[in-house]
Amino acid sequence: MSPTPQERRAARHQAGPDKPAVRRGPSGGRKKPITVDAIVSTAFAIIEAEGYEALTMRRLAVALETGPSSLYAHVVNKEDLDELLIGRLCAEIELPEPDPSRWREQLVGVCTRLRDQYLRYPGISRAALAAAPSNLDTLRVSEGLLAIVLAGGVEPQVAAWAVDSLTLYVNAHTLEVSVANSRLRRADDGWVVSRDDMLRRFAALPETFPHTRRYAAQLTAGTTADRFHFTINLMIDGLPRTGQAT
Amino acid sequence: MSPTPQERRAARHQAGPDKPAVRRGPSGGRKKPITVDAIVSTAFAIIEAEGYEALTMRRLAVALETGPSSLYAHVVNKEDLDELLIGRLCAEIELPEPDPSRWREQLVGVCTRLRDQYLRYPGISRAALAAAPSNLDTLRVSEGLLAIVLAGGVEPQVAAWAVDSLTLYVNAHTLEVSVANSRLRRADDGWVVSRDDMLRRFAALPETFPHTRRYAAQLTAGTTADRFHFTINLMIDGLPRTGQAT
DNA sequence: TACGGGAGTAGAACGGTGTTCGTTTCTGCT
DNA sequence: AGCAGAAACGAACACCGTTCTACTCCCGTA
Repeated sequence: MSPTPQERRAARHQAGPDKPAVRRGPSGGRKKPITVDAIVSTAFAIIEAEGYEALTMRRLAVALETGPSSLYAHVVNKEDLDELLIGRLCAEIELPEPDPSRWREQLVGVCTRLRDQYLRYPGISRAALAAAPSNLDTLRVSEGLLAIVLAGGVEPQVAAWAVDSLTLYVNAHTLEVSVANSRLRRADDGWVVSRDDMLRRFAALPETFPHTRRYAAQLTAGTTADRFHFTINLMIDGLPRTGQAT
Repeated sequence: MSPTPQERRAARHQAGPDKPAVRRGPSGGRKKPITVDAIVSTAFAIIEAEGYEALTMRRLAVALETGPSSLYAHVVNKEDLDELLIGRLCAEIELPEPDPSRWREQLVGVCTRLRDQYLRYPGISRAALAAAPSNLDTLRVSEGLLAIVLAGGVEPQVAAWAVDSLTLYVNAHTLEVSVANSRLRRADDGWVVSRDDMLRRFAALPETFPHTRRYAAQLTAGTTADRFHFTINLMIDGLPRTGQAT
């Protein structure tokens, strides 16, 4: 029996490398045979150019010069494709060797790399949030983060939960940024865009919003990167450490 | 000129109460006239019973015993409906009078109420994440949170960003829980369900995952509520305070 | 009192989505 | 050479959000 996409998907959550899948079928006539790798690559190209919203099975099929049904020989469904995407995305994250004296910056570094990868492919966080946490590639990143936090002298239980919280926040942050960017891109309505608009809007609020009016400057201050690092450091600084590291 | 849905939507981001919209048209023959309020109410009923994924314009129209097009006289589009939903959801959140001596528990309390509201309507966080932050009802909750944090003696700039981080985390957390629940509900594949399954799976990991294997117990420990309070407290405890409050 | 305009309702349809069915086409092996 | 079987594909299904257009009924005005 041949490896159906279903079996391949199940295997992706287990151990063991997947065999290179010998080529068969009428692919010799094609310029480029349809493989899972080719599907994922062109999917990434579409997302990078037009955003995750533009990634449909039909659009993907057109890019591969075939019909939509041809994809389902390699991919179970779109949810499976999403999983493949975030899998490859996580696979490209390089993890440092944990250094107890530099665990904070190492942690921030990995989170930042993760964020950059997510932002490079706008909207893909949506797929990441829906993905199962048992994927081997995502698990690899979690393992790396866990190693760093543990090296920092954080109690295992706290470290385990903290890693989850951090990754969840990175996902949510990138999703919010992507959504905001896409809303900004299609400036359909007279929507809020610039910081001045935001400030003026806050200032025009009724007196039921005293603090929002008073601190409008602070509420609208900072770039998304500033807010990202603020929150990441907020969570890291809150970690109680039993160990010796700085 | 009459208030079209577009105007009503724009007004929702400004000040001033909306007029009760006198009834006209052939609605006298209907048992229940179609109003924005009725639409939102039945939408919530659908979400509560079948989840946000089941909320479609057609499904909503059927529940209201009408056609899909009839809804568009009261709602601009589905995005607008989403905004109305999270608006009402936030409107039902009661905010305490800030008490500097109890600001931590007040903060946790509001976040927990917010979480409970989100979880009551599974998947609605997806709409909340996409919603514009300038909605008056969501702004009201932010104002309340900001007041509490400021009362706790936190520097305005830190408080402003912290409120954003907290609300974003609540959204992300509830979305993750909802997704996990729905995946658990439709146990299609041999998917991970129980904690024992998770433990066994982690134990079966290759030696490339030493920490994940070693601390599988910690990684799978705790309920979602435990993890929620852990992260919320993590962020709150990280807040540097200049003031005098506890 | 008669009437016309307009708001509310609704059916049908358009373009799009993910997915499946049945068939065709080609390959590697016997 | 012939065949089993895998890959590719065109057409179709069910569903989505949304729009077009016609219709119905109320109300203010003449």
